[in-house]
Amino acid sequence: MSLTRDFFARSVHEVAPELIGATLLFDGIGGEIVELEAYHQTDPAAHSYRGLTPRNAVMFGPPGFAYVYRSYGIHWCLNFVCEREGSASAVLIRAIRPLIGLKVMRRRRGLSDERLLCSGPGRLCQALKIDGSHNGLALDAPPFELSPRSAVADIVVGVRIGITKAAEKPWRYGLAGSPFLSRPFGHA
DNA sequence: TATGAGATCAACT
DNA sequence: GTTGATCTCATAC
Repeated sequence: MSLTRDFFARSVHEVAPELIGATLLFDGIGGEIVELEAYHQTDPAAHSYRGLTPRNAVMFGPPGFAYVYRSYGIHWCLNFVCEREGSASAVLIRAIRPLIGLKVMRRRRGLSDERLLCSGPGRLCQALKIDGSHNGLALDAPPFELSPRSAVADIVVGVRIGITKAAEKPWRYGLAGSPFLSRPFGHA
């Protein structure tokens, strides 16, 4: 059982909270998604806001694909494209709870602290070894493997991180109380 | 604990 | 030339 393209062919704001608690594996390595953020084309903070460019082209394509981009020149960030073709919306995967391939992830990251392996978009991609060459890959086929969460998740909502435009929008979602969040959520 | 620089690339002004 | 959906390491309180 895995998440299909239909799952992603809905509003990002519907899809995003449902992905909390889902399992993300890349090349057999990964864990449970505990934090992500939603970006919509009408959102000034979204890469797609100003229209199509070679970098963000995947966001303008069909849902259910991976959009990977380079951040601040050195980090890679993983997004899942949502909604229908042309709407250019996506969720940024910000943190997962490492479950499978701990040894490999520790080696790639050069760290022993489990909580720091995947808590942040750049860290996550380093641990899973995701980079620009994976931009545009389908999410319902190897090396990706996505499974829906098995139980109801306790979700917290907050404002997004590291942006200056539309910074007040409460489009950051997280698993309540998880020690693997890139940063804690406020309350309210 | 807290701020600051550096890494380094694509898009924008 | 500057900025950004970032992280790490160094230096300063």
